[in-house]
Amino acid sequence: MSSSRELASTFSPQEIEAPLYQKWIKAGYFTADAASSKEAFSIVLPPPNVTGVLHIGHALDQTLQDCLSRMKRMQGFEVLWLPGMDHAGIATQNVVEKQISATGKSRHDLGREEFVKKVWQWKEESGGAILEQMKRLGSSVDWSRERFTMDEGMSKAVVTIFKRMYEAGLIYRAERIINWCPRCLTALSDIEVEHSDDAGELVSIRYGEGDNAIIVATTRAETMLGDTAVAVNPDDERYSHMIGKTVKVPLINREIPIIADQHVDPAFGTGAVKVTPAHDVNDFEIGVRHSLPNIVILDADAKVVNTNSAFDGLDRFDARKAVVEALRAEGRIVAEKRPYMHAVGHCSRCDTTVEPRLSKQWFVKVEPMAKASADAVRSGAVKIEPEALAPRYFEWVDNMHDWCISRQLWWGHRIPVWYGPNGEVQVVGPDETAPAGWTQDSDVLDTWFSSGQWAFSTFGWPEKSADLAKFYPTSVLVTGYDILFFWVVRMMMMSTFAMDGVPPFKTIMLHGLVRDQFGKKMSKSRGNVIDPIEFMDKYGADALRFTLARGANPGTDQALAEDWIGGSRNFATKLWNATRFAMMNGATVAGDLPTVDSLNAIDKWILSRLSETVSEVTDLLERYEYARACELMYHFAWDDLCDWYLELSKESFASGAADASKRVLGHVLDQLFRLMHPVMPFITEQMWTTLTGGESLVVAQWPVANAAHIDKKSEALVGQLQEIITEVRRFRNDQGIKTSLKIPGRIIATGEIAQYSSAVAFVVRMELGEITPSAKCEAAGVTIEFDLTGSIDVVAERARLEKDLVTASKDKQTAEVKLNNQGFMAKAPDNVVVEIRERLEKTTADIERITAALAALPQP
RNA sequence: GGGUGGUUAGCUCAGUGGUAGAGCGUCUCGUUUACACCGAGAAUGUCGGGGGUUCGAAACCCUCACCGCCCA
Repeated sequence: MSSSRELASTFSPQEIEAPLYQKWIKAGYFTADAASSKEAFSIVLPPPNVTGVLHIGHALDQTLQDCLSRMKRMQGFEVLWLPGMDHAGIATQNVVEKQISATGKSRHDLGREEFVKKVWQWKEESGGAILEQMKRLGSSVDWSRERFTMDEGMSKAVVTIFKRMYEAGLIYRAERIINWCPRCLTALSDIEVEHSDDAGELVSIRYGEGDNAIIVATTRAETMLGDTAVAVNPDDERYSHMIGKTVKVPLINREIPIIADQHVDPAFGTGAVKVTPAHDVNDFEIGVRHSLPNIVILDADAKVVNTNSAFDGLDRFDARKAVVEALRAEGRIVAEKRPYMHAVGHCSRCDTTVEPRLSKQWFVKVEPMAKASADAVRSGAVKIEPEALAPRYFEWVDNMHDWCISRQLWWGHRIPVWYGPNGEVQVVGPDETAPAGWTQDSDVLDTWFSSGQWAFSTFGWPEKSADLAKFYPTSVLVTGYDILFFWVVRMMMMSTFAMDGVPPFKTIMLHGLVRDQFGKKMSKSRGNVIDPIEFMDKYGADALRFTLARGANPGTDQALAEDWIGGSRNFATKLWNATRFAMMNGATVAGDLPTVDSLNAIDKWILSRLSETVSEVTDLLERYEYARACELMYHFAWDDLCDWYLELSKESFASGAADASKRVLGHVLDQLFRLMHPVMPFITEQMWTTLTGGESLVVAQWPVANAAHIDKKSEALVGQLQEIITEVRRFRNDQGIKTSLKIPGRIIATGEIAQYSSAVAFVVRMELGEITPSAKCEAAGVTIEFDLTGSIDVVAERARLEKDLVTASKDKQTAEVKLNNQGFMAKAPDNVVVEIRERLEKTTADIERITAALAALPQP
């Protein structure tokens, strides 16, 4: 191998990352081949919003997906990781509307066609910034297959599936109470509504007069204008005499019935509630049960209408005050509680208080598809990782409400339904045209309706494409548990419907959220948001990726702090320097690895540890245990390799006779870089190509653990060397002996350990030779004597030994207690008993040794 | 209100029956020919409280307290 290759003297991620990503793209490593004979491994990237920028959650999500993709690619799979973006209906429309409003206009001034054109224009110019940012992170996605939920193919798929679902009776139109955002002027699905406890008011109002009076409590006084009943619980004896009678609604004097309904909670307020079927979900259901009329008293802007009262034209919140004032003037306010904390729905996009509104919308009948989705998981066809999160999935799919899919927006897939002059309704498929003179439904579909098809329409569905045949179903979906309900369930439903019951992924791997260093949620208002780009600039993409992967325990949130990213950068630097040092000392991958028998114990030990690490890390990554996998790699690289192997080998490298070790070290680095490449792709690529001269780790083979390298005997031996070295270091430290000072001494060892005396002496800075000992320490059955020319710190040494004595005595005592316990002796398994016996023997010997050493110390 | 997760070192978290761990932080010492983005050594825990099961419990069961998340 050429000796001219070398690593730069300092590790600078900024210099290597971008060129390496370009190299990979140019080589086409990430482009999947549907005609390949290799087994497929596929992932679809959860499409970020076209309006989005890369936040730390994306960085985590993509790091985990990239790890899997890169590992599988190295393992010989035909890997497809498909990227793309979501058109994000409301979010995108809001962005462009804001732009337009800056010029003093509204989208209505432009008209629908012109507006949609503007949105496309915005998308081309400013949309998708996030895709460029993904490249910084190193995501090995197949850019040749990038998709957009509004592109031609996906639009065709949307219309196709709408028609099929309609014909299967799974899509219907109905007048229902839906969540309405009076600012966005559109319907929202349940999941687009966020509930929070707000400070409102609870007002008790007397309806009717004298014996016929009944008091109701409400948080929304203005809706009384639309009341069509008062309801009580049928078992509530306080009101049984009033059921069936009528009462007049104050202010508007409408005569309404008093009805009995099981739904009413006798413990809430007075036990009597006003019923406004057109403006409350529960009231609507009561209305259906009792055939009550629905009186709509709020328009799309949430202003009062149709009441023929002074309140017409008032905004809902102004109307609430005005209604309460008017009632107070009439002496009908019985009680008021302010503030009254209660749950209020808000639009997830603009935070406006959502208004339940009776309107005609399109719905998906979810029950059959939700059942199929639940069954797919219950039967084991789809696995949820970690399993502990499966109950959350079931809770949702088992209790799902029909899904409102129409949105009163302009940006999105227009509902493919046309209406005839006489109220005819027809769904127009992708290759069909509507009859002349008919008009199309003006609404668009919920964004999740199209993104729910992401797992199959991105592969070309409804065409029978080669991609679909090769890569569907996908291998695993990696996403945060926070969108389990939003997106994952919808993908499950739409896919099982469209793909003849074949679910979209074999495994759903859920990760948690990234939080700040104190475990608090990141938010702009808290000012604790971590920008991944900023930290990649500062510490490199590998450091960010390693930190995120190292924190990714299955299904749980992780805290993140700048210091920890810095720590990962330090780790990268450590690897870089170790590799430089190894190469300076001749580490190489040229030629065959020497036979194990010919190696020294230190080489045998590192090979053994390497094989163990490779097999454990591989296993952990296959089980999505990123945190534990990273922990093992970290400690193998830093502790085993850098702190012990390199230190123990320095002496033999310096002595010049280390050809076998050079080859072993080259092998260990080669394999370690392969193993770490999925998590830290850039630095490993740079170091590996420099060391081996190979083309790229992206297309290199995944490391294989070698069972023949596992060597417990060498592990035990090196363990003893470590004990000895640590003991001498403690001694030196306690004695205050300067690191730079080489002390004369000798190591009295027998057997194989004796062969490593010079390696040990090198590490602990001892000069071996014949001496007159004035101090000694003992470990692992070996005595190390020093010539300190008589001047040792007796007090410090006594303290050290006494401390050891206390530890040994305690350990001995616990062992004795166990062995004297008859229950333990009778019931504990043999191996445990043997272990405790050995502990007793060792501690007994230690106590003897330390006591002797103490006695030998000069008296103060 | 329903569901669900948690409480382990100063902080953030691993640890599903056999002598309590990691990273960061802290203290002491140190530029020894890879690395101060470093090295060596050290300190720090009645594993939330109380009961129970077991020879043995951070882990299993019961109970209480306190945090969090999802849904209503």
